Amino acid sequence: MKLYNTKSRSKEEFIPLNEGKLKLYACGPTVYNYFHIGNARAFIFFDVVRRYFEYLGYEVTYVQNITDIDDKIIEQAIAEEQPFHKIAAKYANAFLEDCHALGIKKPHHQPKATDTMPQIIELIKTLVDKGNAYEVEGDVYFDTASLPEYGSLSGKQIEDQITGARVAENLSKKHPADFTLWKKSKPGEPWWESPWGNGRPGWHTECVVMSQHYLGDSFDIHGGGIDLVFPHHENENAQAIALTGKPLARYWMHNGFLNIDGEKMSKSLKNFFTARDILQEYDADAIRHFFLSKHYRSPIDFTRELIEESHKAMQNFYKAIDAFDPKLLEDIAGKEATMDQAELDFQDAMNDDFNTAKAIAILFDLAHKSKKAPDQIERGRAAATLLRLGKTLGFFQNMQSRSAREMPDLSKSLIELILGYRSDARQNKNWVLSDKIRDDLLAIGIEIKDSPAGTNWNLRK
RNA sequence: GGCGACAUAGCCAAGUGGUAAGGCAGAGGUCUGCAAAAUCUCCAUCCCCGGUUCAAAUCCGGGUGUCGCCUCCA
Repeated sequence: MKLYNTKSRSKEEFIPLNEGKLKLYACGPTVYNYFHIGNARAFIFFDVVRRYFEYLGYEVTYVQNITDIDDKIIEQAIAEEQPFHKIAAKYANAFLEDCHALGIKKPHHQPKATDTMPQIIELIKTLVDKGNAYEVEGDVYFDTASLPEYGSLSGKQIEDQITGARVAENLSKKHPADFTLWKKSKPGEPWWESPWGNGRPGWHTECVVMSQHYLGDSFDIHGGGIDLVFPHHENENAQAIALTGKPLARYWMHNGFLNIDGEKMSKSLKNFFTARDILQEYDADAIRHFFLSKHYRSPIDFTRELIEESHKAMQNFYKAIDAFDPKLLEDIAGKEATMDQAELDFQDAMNDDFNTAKAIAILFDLAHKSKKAPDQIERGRAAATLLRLGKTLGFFQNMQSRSAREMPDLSKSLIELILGYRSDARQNKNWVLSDKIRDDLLAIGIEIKDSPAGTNWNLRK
């Protein structure tokens, strides 16, 4: 298993801290709005990381934070004229719903920042005591100069970035790179009591506390979007090193950005889509296929055409699997003693820093084989393998609901009845009527396929 | 100013030294009352220039172009 580690900027062999176990932390949302399609990429990708390690037999502990206190939440609370905690709760629930709709498996722990306030304050206190942080009139800053390793994750030289960078002037900081650990509350803002007066945590602190609480001082993989490398993860790591002398995580994985029609997504460009919006139009499999068809570290361009292509591509998988009885496939999958070559190839692809694009190509080979192999056993095996491997990418979670054979019996009987009438019409060469029946059924989502052996039908989309 | 990524067929996209996976679209054949579906077949020499090598999309140097981070951001 090779992973690209942002810290070393190279692929490294993955060696877990404890054999057979994976401790994984990926940054979750700040709940001030519905999350957007770019966030979805990160959530889906780390869901695949988790699923694949589980497939490999690892005992995975996956933790994802929900940051529910922050400047943006306060702004949104003012905009919606609601208390901040109601806004946070609203969007935290929406986050959980949308993740579920995207087929993202629930992390083992999803702690909230406001539930860990005592630990956050404790962490800041320790940093102050150790001389890595200082207070200025109710604000507490991390002293970046106190830590020689500062900048080692993102590869930044502190001095370099000051010239020409858009660093806001803040005269109370000792150094422009110093960041806020605790922020004094202004009148009307939410606050918690602390040794430095009433205030709230700065960004970066909550992730350190929550990740270490569930995973230990230093864990295996820390993930998030590429934009989090600096400052967020650099600052998290700085706190961890100052606290324990050890880096927060051994491997840092970052997914690339999503652009809309070649441009960065932003509200001002009016090319901002929430995952919720996109889920209205496309199914989760299509969205997932779209993301996984490109390597996770590359930037990806979002267009509707591409999602539609992905949807069509996924249809091939469904057709391949639908050709077999689900119970038969489960039987085959359960009895499988030896892995076939396709599965080994799939693992090779995934073991090479999650080459999901290549892995998907192998699924297509399996779909092909499920139709073309010389004997029925071979074909069934290919379909069963396709189903099983596809699931490690999070595909096929909605199979049942869209499969014709899962419909209530009455609906099925009615369709068979109608098809019987159409068959009569065709016998009488009443093409006008038979075509009308076909078109009308299609209009309500039932697609007909005539074949010499009879008429088949299935649900479309 | 500092740091980084990318450039492969109409579109998307794998491929890090041995003569280009896969998907979508397209073309043609079979099948069909028609259509859809199914099925078979076809469709690139890898941004430019130079270098290393028996051999490069793949390594090195130089261009050109696109994008991102350094401020909240997945």
